[in-house]
Amino acid sequence: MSERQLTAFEHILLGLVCLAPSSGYDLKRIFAVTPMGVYQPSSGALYPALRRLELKGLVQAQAAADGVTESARRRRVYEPTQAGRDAHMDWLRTPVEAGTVGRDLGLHLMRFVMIENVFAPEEVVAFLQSLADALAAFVAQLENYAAVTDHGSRHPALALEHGVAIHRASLSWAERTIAALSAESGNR
Amino acid sequence: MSERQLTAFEHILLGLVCLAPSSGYDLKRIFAVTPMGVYQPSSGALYPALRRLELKGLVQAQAAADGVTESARRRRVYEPTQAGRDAHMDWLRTPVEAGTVGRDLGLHLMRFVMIENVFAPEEVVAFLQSLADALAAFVAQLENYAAVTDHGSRHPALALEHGVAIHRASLSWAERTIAALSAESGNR
DNA sequence: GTTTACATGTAATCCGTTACATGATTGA
DNA sequence: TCAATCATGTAACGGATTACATGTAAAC
Repeated sequence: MSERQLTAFEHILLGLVCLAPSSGYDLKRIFAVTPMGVYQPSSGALYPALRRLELKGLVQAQAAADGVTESARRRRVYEPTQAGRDAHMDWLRTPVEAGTVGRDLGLHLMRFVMIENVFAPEEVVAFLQSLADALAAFVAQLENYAAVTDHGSRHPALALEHGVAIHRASLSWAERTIAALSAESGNR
Repeated sequence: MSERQLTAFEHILLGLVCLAPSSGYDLKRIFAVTPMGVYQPSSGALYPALRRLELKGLVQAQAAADGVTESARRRRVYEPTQAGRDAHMDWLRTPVEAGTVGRDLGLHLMRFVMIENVFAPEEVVAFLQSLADALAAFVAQLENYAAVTDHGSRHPALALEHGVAIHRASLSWAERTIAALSAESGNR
C-alpha cells in the first residue's frame, strides 16, 4: 500500500524471504555465515525493516498452526505475499544502469543469486549481458578519464588503474559466466 | 574537542581540505568530476559535515583578507588546523584490517591517493603491502568458504567466484604497484 | 536588468547504529 | 535451577536524502 519505494536492504530481505520463509533470526544468521557477511545488520535495522515490509503488505508472519493468540513473543516466520512476490520480481527485472554499475555492483550480484530458478536460462544470460555491457561502458569511461587527465601526480592515476582492473575482472567474470551458462543450457 | 569519531565521509572531506584548501562548492565539484563521483554528496550532507569539522576544531574558514564582518553569505574556504592535520595523519596511518578489507576497499584507495607526498616512499610501499596481505587473506577466506560449502545451487558459487575474481584483481594491482613504486624509488 | 552559474544553507523525514531490555527454550 | 542460546524488540541519537530557500557574481 505505502507508496515509498524500498531500500536496498529491504529489497534483499524481501528476496531472502522469497527464497525461503524465514524469521528475523534466520536472516541474521544468513548474513553472519555467508560471504554476504561483509554487512552485519543490527537488530535495530532488521526487525523494524521486516515490520515495514509487513506493513506494506509484502510479507506476512505465518499463521500459528493452532489457535495461539497473537501476543506470545515467539519466533515469527515471514513468507512473501503475492504483492511481495510481484515487487520482488519487479526488482529482479530492474535494468542494470551503466551510470551506477560501479556503485551497485554488489546489489547486482545479489540479484544474480536470486534469479536462479526464477528466470528462464535466456533471461539469466540477458541479465548478465546487460551487466557486462554496463561494465564495459564504465571501464571505457574510466579509461577515457585517465587519458584526458593530467599526469602531474602519480597516485590518482594508479588508483584509477585499480578501478579499471577490478571492473575489467568483473566484466571477465560476466563473460565467462555467460559462456558457462549458455553451454549448460545448450547441452540439455 | 568533541570526542565522537569521524565518519568516513568526514575523513575524506578533511583529507581533501588537507590536500588543498577548498570551499564546500569546490569539494562538491571534485566529487562531481572525478571518478570519485560514484558518490554525489548532497548539500544537506556536505555543508553540515564541514560545519561539524569546524566545530571540532579540525578545519577553519580562511580569515577574510580585510575586516569584513563574518555575516556576509559568501564563499567559505576551509583549511585544516594543526589538530585537523594530526587527525588526518592518524587516519592515514590506520592499519588495514583483514576482516573488513572487502567493505573498506574504496576507502583504502582514497587513503592511497592521499598519502602521496605525505608518506615516505617506504611507508607507501608498507601501506600497499599491508593492503595486499589483507586482500590475500580475504581471498583465501572466500575460497575456503567455497570449498567447504555445498554445491546444490549454481549461482551462489558463481557469485562467490566473482568476489574472488575482483579481489584477486585488486591484489594483483597492489603487487604491481608495489613493484612499480619500488623500482622508481630505487632508481633515484 | 535579468538570466545563469556560483554558493551556502535549512527543515522534514527516514533509516541505521548502539546499547539496552525482555522473553522463551534447551541442556547441564 | 541456572546458564547459554535463541529470538524479538525499543529508545536515543546521528547522519543522509530530498526539497526548498536564499543570496552573490558575472555575462549578456
